[in-house]
Amino acid sequence: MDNDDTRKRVLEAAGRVFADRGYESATIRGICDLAGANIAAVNYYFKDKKSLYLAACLEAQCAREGAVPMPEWAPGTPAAEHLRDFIHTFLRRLLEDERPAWHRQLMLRELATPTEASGQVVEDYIRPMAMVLKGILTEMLPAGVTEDEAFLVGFSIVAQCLFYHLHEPISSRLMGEEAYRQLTVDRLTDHIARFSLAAIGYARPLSKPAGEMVSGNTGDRGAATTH
Amino acid sequence: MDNDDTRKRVLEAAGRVFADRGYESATIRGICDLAGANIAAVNYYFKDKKSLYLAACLEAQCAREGAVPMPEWAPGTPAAEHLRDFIHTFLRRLLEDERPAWHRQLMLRELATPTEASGQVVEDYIRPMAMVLKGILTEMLPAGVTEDEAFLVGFSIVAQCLFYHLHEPISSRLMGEEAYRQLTVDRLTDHIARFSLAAIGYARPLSKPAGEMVSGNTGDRGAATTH
DNA sequence: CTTGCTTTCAAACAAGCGTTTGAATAGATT
DNA sequence: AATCTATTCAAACGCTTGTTTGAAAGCAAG
Repeated sequence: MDNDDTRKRVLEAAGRVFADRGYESATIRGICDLAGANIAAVNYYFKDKKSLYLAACLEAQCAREGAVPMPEWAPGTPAAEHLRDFIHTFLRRLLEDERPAWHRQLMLRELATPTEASGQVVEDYIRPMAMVLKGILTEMLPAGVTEDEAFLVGFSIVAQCLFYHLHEPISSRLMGEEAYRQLTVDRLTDHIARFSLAAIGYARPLSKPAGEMVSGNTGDRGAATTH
Repeated sequence: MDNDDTRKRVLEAAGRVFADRGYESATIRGICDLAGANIAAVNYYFKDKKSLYLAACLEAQCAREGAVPMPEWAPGTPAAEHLRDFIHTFLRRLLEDERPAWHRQLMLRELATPTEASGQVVEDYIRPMAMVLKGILTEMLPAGVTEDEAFLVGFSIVAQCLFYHLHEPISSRLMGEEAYRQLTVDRLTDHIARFSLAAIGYARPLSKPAGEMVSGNTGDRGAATTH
């Protein structure tokens, strides 16, 4: 029963500790304490501290891939809905509290302060999402828009989503912790989707009175925030 | 001549090293090596490693405050111009390469992974900016908008600016380093200002043909990106 | 029971860390 | 010149780090 169980326990503990203390501050003794294993277990099952870290990153990545999948859209669904669903999925991946919360933490820490493992995280996790978003945007933006401009629009959308994870301590302090706690994923999705759709002409701007709405330049009606 | 010169040199070196290695990874020996000072200088002029870090943060903050000041607007300038100037100023503070680049790095590192010093950074540096932005937005957004919604709009704007500093490694990898290098502060200002102004109804949406522009709900004409 | 293999464990290792010390040095004051 | 004070320096302190070791423990097969 304790066969390769310690290996798993150490890997799990390593993920947790690395996630909330960073590579440098995390100690092997702390990890093994949390895992209930001997210090030498790290050398026995993994080779190094570094190898253990890479293994934890890989584990997090694999486990996270299928957790919150991108939705499959039926042909004919309006592009604005694609964008809204993308935002919703992205926010869930970033913020939603699921069982091993350290998966998400560890990956995002890799993105904020890149180490050796970040290259793989970008290629396997980030780039696929970027491609989906790019597909959605090229469908929505007019034909004359250059690729660089499309990237900027994509960055603007992604940046809004990332903000709420990365700057939680600051923004909650600014806004007030009480109000900040009430920012659910759904509410944030509503806001970011409407803000972004309005920016590219698929929803009514935030300050525009209800009557003056102008439709987008594709076939579908510029739905506001309703899903 | 070498009077309190070593103090300055150590403080400067500390800022640099802390900025690009973080608090934990930075070593006093490394800092003093860079400063050309003895190890004991840290204990002599500052007390601790921690006190040295706080001193470096304070130094960075003070030096940065007057470096890129907020513009003073003549009464009567349209609110959209205020917002554009705010974005421009914020981007300059974040991205512009000035002499001691570590000032900016150190402060932003504090925001990404807060330590004890982050509280002061927020209060002295972030909150004033937030108040300026809030003032601009309450002027632009309709009266019915709640305070929370105004915060969300502010976050959306700030998030776009922060993105380009924090995620430079990832986004440059995604977009291609060549194209990324050509994203000047002015170009980013144009994009973010137009995106955000369109979102709140003060500029033409990105996908809307030129003719269909609708004016905002205040007195001024909804100027697009021109400054 | 003995053998062989895998896994655990306490102990120690060298290296690096932040910190302290006490003497050496320099400069100004008397 | 002598005294005092401020500053520098090499050396060491105690501690924690990652890593290694060799023995002990468990366990299946002969």
